[in-house]
Amino acid sequence: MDKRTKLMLTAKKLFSKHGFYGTATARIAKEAGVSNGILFHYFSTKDKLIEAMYFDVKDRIFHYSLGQIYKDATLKESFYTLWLAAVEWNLENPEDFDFMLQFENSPFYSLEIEKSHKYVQMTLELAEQGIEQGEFKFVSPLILVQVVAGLVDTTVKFLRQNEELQQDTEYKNKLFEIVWDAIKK
Amino acid sequence: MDKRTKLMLTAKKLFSKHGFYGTATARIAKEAGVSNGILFHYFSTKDKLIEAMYFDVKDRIFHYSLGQIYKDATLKESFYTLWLAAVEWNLENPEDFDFMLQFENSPFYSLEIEKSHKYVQMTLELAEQGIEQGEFKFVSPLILVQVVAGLVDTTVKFLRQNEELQQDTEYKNKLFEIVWDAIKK
DNA sequence: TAAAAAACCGACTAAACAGTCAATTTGCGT
DNA sequence: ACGCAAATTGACTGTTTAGTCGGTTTTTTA
Repeated sequence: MDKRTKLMLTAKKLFSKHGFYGTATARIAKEAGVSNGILFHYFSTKDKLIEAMYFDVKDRIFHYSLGQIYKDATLKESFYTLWLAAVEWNLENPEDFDFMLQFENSPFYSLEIEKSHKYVQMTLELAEQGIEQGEFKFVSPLILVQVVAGLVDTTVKFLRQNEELQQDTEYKNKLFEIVWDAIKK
Repeated sequence: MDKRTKLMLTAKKLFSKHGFYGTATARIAKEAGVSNGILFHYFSTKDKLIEAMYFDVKDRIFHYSLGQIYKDATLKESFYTLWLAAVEWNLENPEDFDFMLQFENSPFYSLEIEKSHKYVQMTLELAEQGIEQGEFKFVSPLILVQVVAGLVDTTVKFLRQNEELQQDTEYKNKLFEIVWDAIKK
């Protein structure tokens, strides 16, 4: 594995456990088994490292979740697939999840950063489609996207505290009804 | 104003703008117009200061929001009042809101901390009531509470980006329908 | 009003920190 | 096998940090 990747993996582990500023760059390098200097060769500052990691994490979850949607699915099926994929991906990647939440709720984060992400547009289009078809509430598509994203986070946090429900498909279907009822007309 | 309060107000301002570790204790003291030493007289460590502030912020928003509920209100009315009060309080206290989100998504936070908060029980009881009356979805009362809390956050973030909607009562009613539909059977 | 306690000060310190840099190794095209 | 650029090292630095402490002022108590 190349050192850039090693650094990002180690940083993710440490950031998610100890927070951004609770984690020294020297410690990241040490635990990654590389020299101190190489970190700043790949990432000119600590903040740049954090931002690069955020884009990487977001890229992977969006790519995975949107990839799960199949053609000719109804809107409800598409949203179910999207929601479930995101929930399960986050459950399987708790460090990514914690890192993401920390970043998005820190002063690092801004709407500009979010909008610069190529996949955001695709989810917005799904929401617009639902509104046009009269299937979703007649509100801003942006709030619908944010509601679904927020409910993914809520669901993941809940299922983490209740591990026995993580394999319970029936219960997860009930949880999806929360999401669907929230956005449907 | 006593110096303890001055410190907490200044800390809140700085933490919400620059993050926990982007804010030095010396800077808090300086901008609060008090000595460096007095900060550690009231809060033995920086972490203790952060935790004390979190309890304070939570106390005030819960006290305010739960206080808005009137007797003999229907369950829907109660939830509407609670949701609206929380949304408006957060819009009027953006520093509190940012601080809270940062804390709750940082490694400082744990469920134990949350459960130690006296008001949490009251919201859980409201949820249980709704489930027993058959008006809410038959899921864990905890997830219902977390869904409502999460949707408060989502709504506040959305209304901050769309200031023109903040006074639009009709639009806010539509946003509440999202919350209500999410939890109702 | 005296003594005890609590609030308060700000200079100080030891540790930790992000980022630098001159020197060395590695890999790759020719 | 040569030359060059990119990767890599780790010791180093100037600054910043949380937290301490001896001493002073203010408030409370009896």
